[in-house]
Formats: sequence, C-alpha cells, structure tokens
Amino acid sequence: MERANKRAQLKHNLLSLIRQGGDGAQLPPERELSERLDVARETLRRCLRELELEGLLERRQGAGTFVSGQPVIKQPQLLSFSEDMQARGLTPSSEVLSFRTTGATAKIAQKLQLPPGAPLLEIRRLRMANDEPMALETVYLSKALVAELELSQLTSGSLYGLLHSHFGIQLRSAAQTIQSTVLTEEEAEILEVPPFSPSLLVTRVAVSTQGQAIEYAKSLYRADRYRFEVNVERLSVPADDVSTK
Amino acid sequence: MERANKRAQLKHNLLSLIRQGGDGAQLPPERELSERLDVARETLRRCLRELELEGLLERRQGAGTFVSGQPVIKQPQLLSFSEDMQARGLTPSSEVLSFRTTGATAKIAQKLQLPPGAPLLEIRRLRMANDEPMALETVYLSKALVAELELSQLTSGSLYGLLHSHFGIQLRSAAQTIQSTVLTEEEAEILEVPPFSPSLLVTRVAVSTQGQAIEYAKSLYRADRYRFEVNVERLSVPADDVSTK
DNA sequence: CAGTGGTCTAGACCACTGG
DNA sequence: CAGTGGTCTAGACCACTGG
Repeated sequence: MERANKRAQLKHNLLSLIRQGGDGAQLPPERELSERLDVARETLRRCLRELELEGLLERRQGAGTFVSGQPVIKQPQLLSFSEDMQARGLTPSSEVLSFRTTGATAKIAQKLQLPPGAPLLEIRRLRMANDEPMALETVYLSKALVAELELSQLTSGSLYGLLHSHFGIQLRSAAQTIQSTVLTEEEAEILEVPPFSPSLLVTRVAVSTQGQAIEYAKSLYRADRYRFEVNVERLSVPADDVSTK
Repeated sequence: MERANKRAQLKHNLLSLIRQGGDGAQLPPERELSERLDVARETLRRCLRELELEGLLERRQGAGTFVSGQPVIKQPQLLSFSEDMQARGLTPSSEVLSFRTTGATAKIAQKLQLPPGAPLLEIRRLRMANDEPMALETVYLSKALVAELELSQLTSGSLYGLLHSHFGIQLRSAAQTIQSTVLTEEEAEILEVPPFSPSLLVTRVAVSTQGQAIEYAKSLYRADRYRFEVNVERLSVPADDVSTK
C-alpha cells in the first residue's frame, strides 16, 4: 500500500507548496525537494510533470520550477458543466427541464454497452452561467447504476459529484465529439437566442475508473458565449515518415 | 549527442517493430526489448508511454504490450490540414484562392508577437478531401520568416512540410480555439453549401520548437463533413479538493 | 561557472493476468 | 505460479540559464 499511494501523497504535498507559493513563486530545486519529501528525484519529477501538464507549474531547464501565474490547461480535461464554468470564472446553475425513465435507443445502447431498450434515466437541463442561458444538456445514465437518483438531488451541485458521493462512481475519461450545428426553434427559445442560431454540439461518452461506460451526454452550447480552447502538441511520426519505404 | 538522440532513435526502432507486427500483435516483454535495443528499461518505458498516448500501442499490466488495432489518438495532435485528412483516410488537395503580402492587424500582430503593421504573407486556400470542398483556410506567416516562399511551392504537399524542409522551421505546439459560426454568402459559395450554413471555426496560433509564434490560421470547416474527436481525461485536483479548508 | 532541470541507467520490488 | 507491466530508487552525466 505504501507504494501505490506514494505519488498521490506526494502530489498533495506539492499542491500545498504551490498554494503557499502563489503566482510566480519558485519551487526549491528538485534535488532538495526530493530529499525533503523523502522520494527519489525521478519519482518527484513524474509528479512535477503531471502538475506541469495540468498547467499548475512551469519548468525551465537551467532556471527552475515556478508556480504558473495563469494556469493554462495543457491537456484537455473531463469536466462537468459546473466544473467547466467554475474554471472559466463563472457561476454555474441549472434548471431541470425534464427527468424521466426511458428505453435505450440502439445508438445509445451501443455507446453505453447496454442491451437495446435497457432502462435509462434521461435528464434534460438548461445550464446557466451567471444566470444567463449557456447550454442545453441531455444526459443518459443506466437506470441500473443510479436507480435511487432523485430529482431533488440535482438542483444543487454537479452530477459528477453526486455520482461519486452517492453511487461510488468515479469517472476517468471520456470520448467527445465537437460539431457545429444550428438550433431548432424550440432549442433556440430555451437558450434565448433567435431561431436557427449557430451552436456547438458536444457529444460525450464518459467512462468510469472501472472501465464501464457511465454517461452519454449531448450538449448544445450557445455559439456566442462558448468556445473550446485546446492546446495541441506536435507528436512524432509525421505521416510521410511512416510511408517512407 | 548520443544522449539527446537516444529516445528518437529508440522510437524509430519501435515504430518499425509496430509496423512489422501489425494489428493486435504482441510486442516482446519490456525486459527483453530493453536488452535487445540496448537501453534501460525505464528509457524504453518512456517511449512506450509516448506511443501509447499516440494511440499506437496498448499496454495491459500482467498481460503485455500490443499494437493497437485501430489507433485512437489519446492526445490531440497538431496536424496540418493535409496530415489531418490523411489520418482520416482521405486524400487532401487544395486550391490557392489568394496569395499576397499585407500588414499585420493589431490582433494578428499580438498573436504572432510582431509589431502592428509588420509585413505578413496571407495565404487563402480552399482545402479539399477526396476532391470535395472541406474547409476554407486563411494562414498568416511573418514575411520575415518566409520571404522566399513562392506560390508555386504551395500547390503540392503541406505547408508544414515546406516550413520544415525549406525554412528549417519545425512546429512544436499550437493553441486552438473551436467555435461554431454560420458562413457568409461568399464563404458558402466557395464551400458549395447553402448560404448561412453552420461551420466550425478553428483559430490557431502555432509555435516553433524554438518557442517562436509562426503561424496564425483561421479555418472554416463544413459542419456536415467535419467534426472534432477529443479524448479527455479526468485529472487530479477536483476543485472541491483545493477549496477544502 | 555554479546551479538548475533533462536524460539515462541498473536494479529492486509491487500488482496484475491468465492459465 | 510464471510472466507481464507498474512503481520507485540512487546515482551518473548532459544541456541550459543567468549572472
């Protein structure tokens, strides 16, 4: 057990150092830190790399390791709407438009690895940021997993938080597709924009730490209020390189 | 020099192993591979992790390391249009709509870290996949960097390839924003869709391995033909965790 | 040039898989 | 239980920064 938790523990220690330091603060040199925190330098460095990927630290060879002034997420994160808005400095809220049990269509069944027709919970919510309509979200969850989920629990807090605290389900990753579309008249009315306004359509299948498909969600974001920011890296293997005979 | 290239060399060796193996093939155990390729196991493992992130390998503790049947990119990559289409199994081509020198607007100057009014090369291209219009792309490059770039060089191959081979510029990463918009009548005509059709607007600032901002690009993709697929991970530090007092 | 992060090594032990 | 990937270590040396 010692071993498995070492990195998690280490990360906690580093996080408190980062919070203490504040923007731009320089962390102690790796060799000193590793000794102080009683881990090998390479182990420390793995944690530092993760924190760098999460945008909390900047490392410069020859210069040092610094607390990021303005954290930039370098790897896209799986965030619930609430978390996403908070990260953008906005206050999330929502209004439940419908909450019902339904049967899985062929498509959703396939995405959630359930038999077609399996009972699903469908939650449709208007998501707001600073009390302004931002997105229209429809979430499907297997009824078998969240049978006792009640409407009243949804009014406050994030669904992901609920899944974790009440059902022991922790999400690990998701496959998302991002498309452009125009809103129907009904959707436009709910989002308080003119009919046929442009919208970002985000479809998501989220998977638990156990590897089980948990959530299928479709979100329509107001194009005038929402945009994705993605940092992309240039990895190895340019296509030509591979095809070189 | 030995040191710096070790991982790159190693990766090449692994790539040829992967290509030989084909879908689903199992790689030799790490201990054996590291000996055969004459590197420490940890060094090998770093490369394997990168290849896993690039979706070329799957590793299962206790079972082994396997060539991915259907590579899934786990980290969004910086790809030129040509590379992107090839990765999607389509044949890219393009038509240069305009090619001219202009002065940097305040906004573009800021993105490219140039003084306002600095001379820029503006390249506007219709990008096609399997000879069908796919996107309308406008690229801005500092004239100072690519003074000798000629129109004739653009007709074949990718701009990124040109930058590398003719100007020694290698890209490292980019910041992208993804928005939803509707096309103007002129844009719609070029892309051969009805006016005011929805479109994905992708804005990109690409940075070289030297850390210099090189390219500012705006691309309008046909919403009916193009979508983004992004895999997102759930990282540590849920917001609550931090705010816990 | 002292000090920093970056790479690489050889080896120990842990955790999981799949017969 | 043999074999696999996953974690961690202590230490050497490289590459870069910034006075």
